Amino acid sequence: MSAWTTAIEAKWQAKWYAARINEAERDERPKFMIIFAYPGLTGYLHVGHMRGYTYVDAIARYKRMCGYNVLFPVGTHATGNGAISLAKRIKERDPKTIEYLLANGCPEDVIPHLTEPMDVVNFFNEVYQNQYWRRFGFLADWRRFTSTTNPDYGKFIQWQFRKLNDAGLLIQKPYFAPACVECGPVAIDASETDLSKGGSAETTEYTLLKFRCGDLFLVAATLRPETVYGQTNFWVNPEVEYVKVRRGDETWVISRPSYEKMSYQKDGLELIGTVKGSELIGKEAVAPVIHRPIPVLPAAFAKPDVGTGLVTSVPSDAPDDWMALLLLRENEEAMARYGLDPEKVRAIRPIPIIDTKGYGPMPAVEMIEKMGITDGNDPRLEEAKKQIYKDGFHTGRMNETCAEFAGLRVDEAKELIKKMMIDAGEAEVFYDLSEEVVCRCGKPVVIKKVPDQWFIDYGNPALTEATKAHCRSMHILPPEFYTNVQGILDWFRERACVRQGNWLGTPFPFDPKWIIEAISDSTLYPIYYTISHYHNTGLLKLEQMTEEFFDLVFLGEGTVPDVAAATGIEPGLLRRIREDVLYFYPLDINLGGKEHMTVHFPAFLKNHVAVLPSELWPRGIFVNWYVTGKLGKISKSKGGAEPIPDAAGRFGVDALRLYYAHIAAPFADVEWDEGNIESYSSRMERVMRTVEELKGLKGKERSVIDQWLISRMNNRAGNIAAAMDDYDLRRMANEAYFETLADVRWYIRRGGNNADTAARVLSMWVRMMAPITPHIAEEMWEGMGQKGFVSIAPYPEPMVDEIDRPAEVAEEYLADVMSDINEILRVTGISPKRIMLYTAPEWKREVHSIALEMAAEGSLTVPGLTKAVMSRDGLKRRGKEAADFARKTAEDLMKRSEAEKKRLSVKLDELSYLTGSSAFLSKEVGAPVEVYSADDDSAPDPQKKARAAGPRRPAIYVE
RNA sequence: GCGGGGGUAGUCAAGCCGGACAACGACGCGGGACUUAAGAUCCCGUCCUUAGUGGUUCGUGGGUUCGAAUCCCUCCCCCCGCACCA
Repeated sequence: MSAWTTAIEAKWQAKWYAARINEAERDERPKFMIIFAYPGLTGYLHVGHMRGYTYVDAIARYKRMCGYNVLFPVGTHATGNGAISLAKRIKERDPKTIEYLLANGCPEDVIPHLTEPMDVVNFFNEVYQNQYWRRFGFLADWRRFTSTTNPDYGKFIQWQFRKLNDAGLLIQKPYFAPACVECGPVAIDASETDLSKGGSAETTEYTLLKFRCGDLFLVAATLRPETVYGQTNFWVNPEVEYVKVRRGDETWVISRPSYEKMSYQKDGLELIGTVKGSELIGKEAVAPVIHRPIPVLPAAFAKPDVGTGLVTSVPSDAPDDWMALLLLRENEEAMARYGLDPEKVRAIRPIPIIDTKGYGPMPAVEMIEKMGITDGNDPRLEEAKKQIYKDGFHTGRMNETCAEFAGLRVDEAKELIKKMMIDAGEAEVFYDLSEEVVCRCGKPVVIKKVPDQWFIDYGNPALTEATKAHCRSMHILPPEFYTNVQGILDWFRERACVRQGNWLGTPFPFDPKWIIEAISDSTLYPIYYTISHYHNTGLLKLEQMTEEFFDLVFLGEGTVPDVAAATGIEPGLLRRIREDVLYFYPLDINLGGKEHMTVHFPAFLKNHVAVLPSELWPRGIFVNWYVTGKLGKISKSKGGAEPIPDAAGRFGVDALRLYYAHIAAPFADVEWDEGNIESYSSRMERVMRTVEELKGLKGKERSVIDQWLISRMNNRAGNIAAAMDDYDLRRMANEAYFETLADVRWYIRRGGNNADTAARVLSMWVRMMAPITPHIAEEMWEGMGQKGFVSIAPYPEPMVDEIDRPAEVAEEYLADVMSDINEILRVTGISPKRIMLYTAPEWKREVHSIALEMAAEGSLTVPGLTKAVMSRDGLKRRGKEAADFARKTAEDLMKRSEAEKKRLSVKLDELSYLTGSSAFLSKEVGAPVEVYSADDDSAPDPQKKARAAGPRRPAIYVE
């Protein structure tokens, strides 16, 4: 199988591309443009990535067969440091990296040539196109391929940023970002591409509180600025040597590590001396906001590398503070050592500041008592702190102690109090990382101030509203995302759009020391595909891609003669490009993985709305979920990490494509399991065998079953068309590979043998399959003697007048009867010698049809039906028997759905249908089947079973 | 914390704008046909019970309804995103 599939895959791909059916040129047909969000070039991809890409090709193929002029371009996203870091590791001959490359099929002799970032980019651009996308038979327009580090792409991005600037959406302000002290900006993310340690660290924002103490300022760092009204004392670690730092006119006391970190965030800090913690103890410091002197007391829990190493004490709400106070009170020796007055220490009382549901006025005091904590090193202190903070922050309100903030919710008060203190010069902000982060180079990563960072102002209210309004008219899948995108667009704020440091990408047009970062240069790009081939094929030169050129072709601004004169581009070419843009744009579908929901898609949407006229705004988004490994991420040890070309060779591309399309809804993760692909592979074999059987049918005679199959095929076509309105490939695959196969098998089993029927069905069936399993479909199409590619044949449309409801109902009826016979045989264990069927007597059918009529007009009730039945002489004669049957019929029918009632209303001559099918039934059950009417008094009926016969439910007697 | 998704029979997985549901389908398992045999293939079955009937099911506990896997509420348990990372 696999050798054969590999051969036909190569054969048809070569033919398609030679015939250029994958290339899109403007013509008279309606257009359809679809992309997948291009992948970041970070190395080899795995079989999971092919899921979304395959959806795109299958949808594109379907639309093409439906008569659309389909534009399906592809590209790659090389911006960032993925290629840089990979090249670096290859240069260093990092063993893991080399092993990874070899395992993915990288030729050994190529590796030495992958030591420069752009070599890596160029190499993987080839890998993605040839080993993944062409290997899967994608009908993408390869001429339009682009990559974000290409110079022409850069021209486009620079133009985009000029337009953003024109729209007033570029702003500049200070920003605090993680950076290696050596290498510059780094990204802190779990995959640790830039890091050797600390990928899960978070940036925390401390509020620095300044306490005047003589001519010094003791500077405490807090995460809870709203608690300043509850301050009772100040904590200093007596064992630590703090530093004195000049900050403007002030002299600050902070820990040495915090000074080092702070020096990356605040300008002009100057180290001017040191001071021992123990020297400060016993002094008083004036607390901010409350402006009261509070005593400076010793505490071992103040760590120099957390915050500033100095802590303000709020014992009412901070368990650490209350615990330390309790311990100090008892510690006569320490108080004596630091010359503290025990009376004064013991006089310190927590000050209630927050009313929290479920707590008294002093949660920390309460919590420590309740948990019975008596030791300052008890790990439960941390737990208590978290719990109190969580409850206080979300359910608490500031009490009357808190001046103008009294009554506010804690989460509101926090921001307000912080702002008030900063405005009053009593506080500043300081950022730190929640855990140690180390750069790949081995140096520490700190939060560094970037004074002149550029942002895209996605928070712009007019932009947000316009985008939200437009989204309501878009086709966004899944429906949950259609709803959620509204909230995401609100939440999507200003975003840093450039960075410095070791980074591939396009220089920022207004200041080339900056490089446009990865999210920001991948938002408007689908429109670039409408023109990229003009540069790729040499018709458009790099230097001709000027601002006026883009203004003209994308925005319709300026005139052709002016732009032609300014750029030297042929006026005819300019017009052609402009018309291409207007023809292919807007984008009909942008498909991307679920990771894009809160980052790429909102940026994609807002950039379109910001830069382009409304008629070019996108029409659809499709979000797909992942293929995962057994335990979360796909991995080599757990399976699934096998290279894409290897999987294609082993299972066959079409089996994989069918797997992606059918294994689950696109909006759920699936677990990679080779057994699944094997079963799709054998499904394809069954389909092909059945196709062969159909081709072998030579009969001329038409029977009910022919009508039935044609009717079914048209139903299938209708179902697929309906499914594909929502791009539901799974339903399409279900119809084409499961339902249709079952229908055809039933046809053959029923003795269907008509060459015309077979030919018609085959033609429809193979076309139905072409979008998902195109190679095998082409092979079958050719085998049927068809001319041309099935890939560009018209997709089957349902012919309504060929749908034969009675024929389908009759077959369902027959199948029901068979299943009843089988049930009886199974339950009784009888090996039948003969089987008798008795169809319902005339009078029961009459009752049934009266009931159906009443049901149709909504008047069916048990007494109603009984009355109607009794009003007919012929039925009334039967007395109780008729009344009982009427009751049963009415009860049964009332439980049925509308659709079911309709089905029962379809006329069916049971007796003749069963009689006509008795040979088939006999063959199936392995015993002669005789069919009688219950009205036939001469029929043999040893056990009087005929009495049980009902409409659509013949009585059965097995001998 | 904020925001989002999900829990369906042995496994995977449809259904989820209420009604054809004991619940599509696949895999697994059991039986039969075919075959010298195995495999493949084709049929039948696979919650309990049963001459084709009936009963109990869709994380938990309630509720709405003539009727709920599908709608509402409680609780329990999993998963994902949160920004310079594509």
